[in-house]
Amino acid sequence: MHNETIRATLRVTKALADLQRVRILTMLGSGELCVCQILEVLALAPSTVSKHLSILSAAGLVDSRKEGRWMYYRLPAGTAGALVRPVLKWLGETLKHDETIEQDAKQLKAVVACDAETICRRQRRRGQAC
Amino acid sequence: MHNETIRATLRVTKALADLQRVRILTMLGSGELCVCQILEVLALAPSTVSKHLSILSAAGLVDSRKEGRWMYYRLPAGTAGALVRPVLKWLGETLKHDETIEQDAKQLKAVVACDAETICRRQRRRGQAC
DNA sequence: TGTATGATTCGTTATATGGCGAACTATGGA
DNA sequence: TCCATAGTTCGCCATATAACGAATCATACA
Repeated sequence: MHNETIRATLRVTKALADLQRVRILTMLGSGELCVCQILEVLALAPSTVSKHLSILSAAGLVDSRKEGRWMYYRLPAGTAGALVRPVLKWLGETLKHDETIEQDAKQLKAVVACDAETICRRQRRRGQAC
Repeated sequence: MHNETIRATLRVTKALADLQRVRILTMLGSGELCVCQILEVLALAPSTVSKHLSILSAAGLVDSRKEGRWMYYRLPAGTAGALVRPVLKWLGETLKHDETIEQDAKQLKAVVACDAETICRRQRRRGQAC
């Protein structure tokens, strides 16, 4: 196919051009996450988050793996991520001290901790603390 | 104002999420350009190009200077461009061998050469060669 | 002065995108 | 086998965005 390079590049830049997707990427900076964990922090509809993840995936900005009923997403490692690594690095550096990002990190920490055996989850609906 | 960091970052990523603006940035990689030169290569309406340039400018991805009737745009130098330099570098590296980008570079070369005293310009409308 | 030119701003239109809920798929456990 | 759960896909709607032409602004030159 023609012009694959610029098409691929624009898939990346378009994927980065959204607040929620940037939040997801920076969250993944601290390690692999399950969709439900991302969901908790973003507080969006599952379908919305799933769409964002598919866009990030198509751009090569995340890798995924299925384990039972759960889907885990992570930043791409090795040669697979070589193309986008510089951009992800820049993003991480740039947003290191951002307020929203810091708050996400804080909340994510709580979610990951509580989720030790993935017990809480949807039931938290109104129950709040896990 | 709150959350200026992520707002600024998204201005950058959104600015990069468009083919024409990416083309402009890579063209500027070879040096300062007049709007009319960019116009020649992109082959879009002047108002459209102007809008793209204002978006790039608001994102801090280009600097500009006025000289008589002409506006010159360039990639930001020094500390002003420090924030976005890594991204611009990545973009340049990534697209170095892209077909569209190479074709732009070729055409730009011709435009810059012909434009020695900015003679051609709009008159080329149908006249083709300058 | 007035006029031509380079560029921007404004208003409009068509398309792209983000969000949601409903329906569907796949997996694990009762 | 049936049901609950985790995600995804689909269809819809509201908003954002890219493109254009017309009008405007600013500068050089007659």
